[in-house]
Amino acid sequence: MPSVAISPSHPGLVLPGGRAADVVAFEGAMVDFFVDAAELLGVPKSVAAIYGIVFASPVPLSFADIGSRLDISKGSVSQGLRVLREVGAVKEVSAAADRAELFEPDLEMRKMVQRFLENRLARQLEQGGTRLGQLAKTLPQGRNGDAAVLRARVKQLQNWNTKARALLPVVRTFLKLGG
Amino acid sequence: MPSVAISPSHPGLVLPGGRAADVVAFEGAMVDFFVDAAELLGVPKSVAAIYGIVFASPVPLSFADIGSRLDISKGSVSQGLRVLREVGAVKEVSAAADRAELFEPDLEMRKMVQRFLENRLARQLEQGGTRLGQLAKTLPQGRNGDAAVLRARVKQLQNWNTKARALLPVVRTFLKLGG
DNA sequence: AGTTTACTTCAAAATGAATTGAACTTTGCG
DNA sequence: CGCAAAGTTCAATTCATTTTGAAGTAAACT
Repeated sequence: MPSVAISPSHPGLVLPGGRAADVVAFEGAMVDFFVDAAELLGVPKSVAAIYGIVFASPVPLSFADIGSRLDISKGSVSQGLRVLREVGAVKEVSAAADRAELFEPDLEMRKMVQRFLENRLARQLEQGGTRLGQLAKTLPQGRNGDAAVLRARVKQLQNWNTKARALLPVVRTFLKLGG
Repeated sequence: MPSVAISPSHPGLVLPGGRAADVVAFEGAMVDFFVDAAELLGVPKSVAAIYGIVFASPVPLSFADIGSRLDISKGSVSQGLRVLREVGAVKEVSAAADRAELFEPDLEMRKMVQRFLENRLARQLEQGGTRLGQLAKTLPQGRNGDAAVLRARVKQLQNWNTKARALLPVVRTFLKLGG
């Protein structure tokens, strides 16, 4: 069972104006895939589900399409799409001769991944470094053993921070390979 | 202000049986550092705070010490310590001639990081790969363009999965360098 | 202008995760 | 044995985040 309900259909039938059962199954599996992945990154389910359903469609989907294929409210569709647009995960394609906007996945995933890398990891590492600098200044003074222990610990954290920062460029390079 | 309350003290004073103000400040900064980092990894605040307070102490701390330095309940201390022991973040040192157990940070952080890497990333990537295999089987059949588009998309996801898996050994190697 | 369609906003409700605290277990001591 | 200290457990509560839905805005059609 998909972890986000997708609208019910009758197995083996092509629904009036609708999709075949195997298509629905495929959509469900895709939604699940993204919902799972998103959990790891702390992205809300509904957002991941929307991306999944858009990704699972060979043709751009309208706002209404998304709302009906997933069982989520209009409000959630609206907010989810906003987030996805902001991070460049989906893009709007102008609907030829129609008032409704259509959405399709932005397949340049490299950009998304890179943005995530920069915004979350790089940023966190950087401000971690700053914080550690401050921590070092706060170190209780003293020539006794206790003070030395604490200095060593702060030093260790700084080493880790440095190591992690050094890893980032490696990851970036990796991403560029074989797009 | 530290993001987790630490027990109040009077600035500039050494408290009866207590710690100097600068020590308290250092503790607060350390707690904050770990609470921040933990947020990124989805670890509960109280757990991170406990680790922080233990890490900020040059000497092993007792259960009671932890409870009084942070303002959290006995229940949380107990559960937090359990988690930290399970992942090998703190270890119990036998208190010479006393009934209370004492805790100190396990400074072999490499192990912790590695465990995290294996349990969360490696595992997720692996099961992602499996899921993608299933997804590929669910692909709606057809010789038309739509089917081709979907096949290409699943393929793209598989490429990403492969790429990410390939990155893991690189990261592992990196961790081993310069302990 | 008035109506419909398409979407957005945001306060309130639902969900889910972390925290508490009271009851319980265990171990040491007189 | 009985009491006290140290810790654990878990149901109930609190807190944060996500989701809903009803009211509102904007553009297109008639």
